[in-house]
Amino acid sequence: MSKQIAAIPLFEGLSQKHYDELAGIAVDRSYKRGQIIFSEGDEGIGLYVLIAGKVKVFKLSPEGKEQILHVFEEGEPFGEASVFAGQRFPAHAETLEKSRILFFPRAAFIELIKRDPSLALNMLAILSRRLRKFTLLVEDLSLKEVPGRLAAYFLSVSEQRDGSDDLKLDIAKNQLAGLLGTIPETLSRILARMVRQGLIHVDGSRIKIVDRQGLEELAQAERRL
Amino acid sequence: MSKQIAAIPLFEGLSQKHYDELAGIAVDRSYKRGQIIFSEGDEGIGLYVLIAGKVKVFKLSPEGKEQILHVFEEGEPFGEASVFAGQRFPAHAETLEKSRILFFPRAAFIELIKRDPSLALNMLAILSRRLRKFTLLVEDLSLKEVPGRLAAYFLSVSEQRDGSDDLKLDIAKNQLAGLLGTIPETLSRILARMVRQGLIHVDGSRIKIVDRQGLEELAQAERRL
DNA sequence: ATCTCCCCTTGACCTAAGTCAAAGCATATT
DNA sequence: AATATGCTTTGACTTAGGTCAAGGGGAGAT
Repeated sequence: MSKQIAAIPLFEGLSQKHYDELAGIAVDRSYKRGQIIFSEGDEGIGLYVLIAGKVKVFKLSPEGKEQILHVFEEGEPFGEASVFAGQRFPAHAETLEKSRILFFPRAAFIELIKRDPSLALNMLAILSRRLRKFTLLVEDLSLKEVPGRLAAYFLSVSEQRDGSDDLKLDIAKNQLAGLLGTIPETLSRILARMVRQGLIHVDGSRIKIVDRQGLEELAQAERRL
Repeated sequence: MSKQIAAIPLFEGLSQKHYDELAGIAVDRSYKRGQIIFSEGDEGIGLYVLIAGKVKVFKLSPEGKEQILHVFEEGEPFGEASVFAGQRFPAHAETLEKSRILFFPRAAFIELIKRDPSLALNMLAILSRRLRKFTLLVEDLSLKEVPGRLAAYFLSVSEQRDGSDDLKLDIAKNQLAGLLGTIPETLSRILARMVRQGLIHVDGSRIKIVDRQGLEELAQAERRL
């Protein structure tokens, strides 16, 4: 297991001794698609690291509308906040596909941080980046309309793929709606509109960026579609 | 200056030696109301701690609409994220009133964290709590309507004041609008509506909670006002 | 091959909340 | 005291996007 652990960015730069320690305290769990990992309000008893698969962390309104806060991919830790603040989970976590997850109990993990400053700094960097992502999400929700959010999403996915114009959505469109703070119907309409305007081309979950500059303008300001 | 430093929660539990070191690297700055501390896109060269006054951190849309991410009060650190993630500031910071701020340059601060695990853990706890706050903000923006956000705001202020029903807003209403992701006109209308419904009583910046349960229902779900 | 369960799309409708404009207040400054 | 500047409220109007309802397709299961 210590091999998987060494591959996790959070643990980069640690000594072999610490890898072994981590391997000693880690609990290895497997989940199939659609399983709940934790729910809002649960006690935060440790840190999770996703080894394989995909996990969404989300809020639910009483009416059932879902706002996804983050979709985690391989190698990413989650549930950290409640480890350090000693609070309950502020959101739900559920697998989007078959996943494998390592769980590190709180106390042992904190001990390790106390002893290894590079682990502390890694953790600080990760939390900082996450904070920054949330900042962007808040900006999107508050200052952009749905087309702008969608355009921004496409551009950011494209960037992750080294600027390719051919994108494959790795989450279903109804999940994407939840990530953008809207509902599937609206997303569907806006996709159709973007196609009509010649901004993108859509074929199922394949998206092709046709007019990158148009998308950029849309993502940037409140320009009308 | 080491006296002020000892009073900062972030530095709780440090040794006298570390207080002195911090005092050694800190830069003491004074600002009057309305001054920019940093702008979005600036290089994050250090950590700020607010000693006195009030600072808002906010995003601006191209049209000039403002979304406040956080209003910082005495003793709170800000601008930390860019210290650890080595990124630019994702938002603007401006004083809401005359303020005094200590600035800790990045490198020296990181050195100190490496040497003192309790500082690292304090920092982790603060970032975690901030992350949690952002989670609530996202939830509000995405899953609640403005009346619900406002009700939630009143309840949270009341909680901070040990559950008192008599609140004094410590920010102007137009700022509050920015914090709730809306505009002053809308806020004004909703306040009037809440008064009409007998939920609260308003006198300038004094708010009196009349029907706490009504506010709680409003804050909770999407109930109609 | 057909069934079935989702996922996705489209249409008609409605409402929360933003825009624009104007006027009333309050606080601080000279 | 007078003036200016920024905060707050109200009114009339517009619109993004949510709700409800009804179909259409694709992938795995039997």
